[in-house]
Amino acid sequence: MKKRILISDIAKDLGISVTTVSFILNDKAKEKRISDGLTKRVLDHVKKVGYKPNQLAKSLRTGKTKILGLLVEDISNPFFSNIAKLIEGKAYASGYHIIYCSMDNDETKSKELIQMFYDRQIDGFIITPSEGLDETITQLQQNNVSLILFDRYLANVETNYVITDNFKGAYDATDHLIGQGFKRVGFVSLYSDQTQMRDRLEGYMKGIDKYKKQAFIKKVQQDAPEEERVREIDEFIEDNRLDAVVFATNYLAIDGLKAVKIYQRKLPAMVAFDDHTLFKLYEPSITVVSQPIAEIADELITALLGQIQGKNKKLKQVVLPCELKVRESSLISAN
Amino acid sequence: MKKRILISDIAKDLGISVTTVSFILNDKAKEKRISDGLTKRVLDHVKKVGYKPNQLAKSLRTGKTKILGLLVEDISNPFFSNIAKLIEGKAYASGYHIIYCSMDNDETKSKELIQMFYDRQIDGFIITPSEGLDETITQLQQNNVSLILFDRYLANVETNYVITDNFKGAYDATDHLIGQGFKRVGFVSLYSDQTQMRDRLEGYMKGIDKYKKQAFIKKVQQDAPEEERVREIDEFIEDNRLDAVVFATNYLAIDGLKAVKIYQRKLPAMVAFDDHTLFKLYEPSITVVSQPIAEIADELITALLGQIQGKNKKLKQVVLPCELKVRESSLISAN
DNA sequence: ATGAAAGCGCTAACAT
DNA sequence: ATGTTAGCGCTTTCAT
Repeated sequence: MKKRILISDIAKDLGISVTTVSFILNDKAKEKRISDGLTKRVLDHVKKVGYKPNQLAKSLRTGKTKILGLLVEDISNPFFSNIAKLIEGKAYASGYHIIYCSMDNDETKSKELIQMFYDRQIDGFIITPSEGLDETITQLQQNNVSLILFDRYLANVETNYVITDNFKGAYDATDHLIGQGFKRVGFVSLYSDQTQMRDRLEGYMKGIDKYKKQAFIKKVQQDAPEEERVREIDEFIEDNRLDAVVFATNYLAIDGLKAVKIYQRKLPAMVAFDDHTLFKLYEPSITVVSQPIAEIADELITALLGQIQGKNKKLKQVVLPCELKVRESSLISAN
Repeated sequence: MKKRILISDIAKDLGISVTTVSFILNDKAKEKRISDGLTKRVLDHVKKVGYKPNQLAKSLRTGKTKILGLLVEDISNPFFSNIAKLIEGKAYASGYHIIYCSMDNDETKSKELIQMFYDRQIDGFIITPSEGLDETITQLQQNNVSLILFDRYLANVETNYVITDNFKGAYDATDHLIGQGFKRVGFVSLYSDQTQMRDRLEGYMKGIDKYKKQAFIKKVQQDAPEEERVREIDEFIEDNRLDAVVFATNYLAIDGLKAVKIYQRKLPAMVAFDDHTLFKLYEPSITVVSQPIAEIADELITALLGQIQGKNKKLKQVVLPCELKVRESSLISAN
């Protein structure tokens, strides 16, 4: 970490021009037919003196920053922080850095953040879009920005995305519960038109319809105070005498568990979406529809880097399977 | 998001020089005694055409990137992801972006990551240092890099840091347990010489000594397979017939709960360090020593930005209080 | 096969 | 009070 060495220092040390050094450093030695001997000498010297090109200068010149933007709903939700950690690792391995933020499903904040990241000239975006972003995302695409969505997508904009089969996940959960013999199976979701929420609701409906059961659907306001959300969920379960509930997200399920604790209820049978440490250790352990985090991260980075490097021209729209992890909370014997 | 506008376009549009525009844009209008009228005209025009300075060019020129590096132990640990979210918010509010990574308490990885971030010329570092980083951190300081540590510090390097009173937190936890009447109170920690671990152990010892009790101390290897850690913790509790345990981190406590589940044990009385959704909802709810996340984030950003802007010259070493949140798991009546 | 030099967009010293 | 211009460190065209 001594005084910064410049490419011109390297050139001077070796008595050659900066051009040659630059070519060699950018893997153009072969192409420019620079002798192997010289190439090796330069590379050795660069390593010896620890020369590191100034990324800023490089970026200014090339227009590439080697920075990716990760814009998630909420980095403090373990589902997203776990994915973030995986993405980060893969990005670093490819020489990319990640700048990130939480958009909190807030349209205005989301737009501002996307604009900020765009102004930073990041090389690519990984986004969990909140609603109302159709135009913003379209504009990014028109400006030839590499981007990929995940967790949800925009129904009216053709983009790359990686999602999971939310419909089947919710269907499986519902089918599993009713198949066990539960009679009154409810569904707790959000006021949200996001695709993952819509698909989960539809999956639940299909499960309900398969058995010709009545649907019980409760939506809560994501930004309502916790106390209120918890109370509403409790009322929903009690008023309808539900014996089983499918929760559309992990934090809704957590709200449900809070309701049980606060109002001292008997826990209904339940399935949550997205795994969580809590669900594994809760007594009874909570059955979940688990999304394949590692595969999601993998597909995202692979697709985005491919796009940045101009490889995959065609749309990449990946739907990964969810897995129903049956634990104790959904078994009728345990009730 | 149209074709990029340059500062020279603004100058041309208004028939003035780029210098004047640059001065005005960098709040030097007053200092350079540029007329209010012109200043306003420029600002209005800039806003109207949506001109945004190219950060790269600006950074190359000034050497400032307006990027902060957040290097935590593990972004998927809710303690860190919650702090990360708060820091992120505050940083954006001041025009800074955050790039982050998880160092996983791995010395080699930590050094590489710090070097990568340094090469990126970020304006400041926020770091939870793993062991063996004394020299690396010292070098950063010698290179006049702004930095602040948190969660732990380096005993042999004088740096800014924000930590909590781990000693008192562990002491309070131990005192609370023994004060309730528990007889055999153990402590589960890591093989680690990090300051927060050392302080927590000492706090436990002081609590034990106060009552002239025997200490039971178990350290586990952080990178051991989960199964092994869980088994060791179980053996520790069983072999020593402990009726209460203080866990030095949230994930150790989670391992403890896993042990209870897997080996079907009666839960001993317990206190965990750092709060977690699980601890609030577990049955019984788990008593924790909680660190003031919002204050930590606040102090970190304030101190770091102050340092970057050349304000606080002297060392900023903040010790925040922990809070013992007594819940059910540590009450003797509940046992 | 290698070198000279322009230029990425901005800031700020210097000139007026 | 405002303009001219060098230069931040790199890549790449053009010339040899």
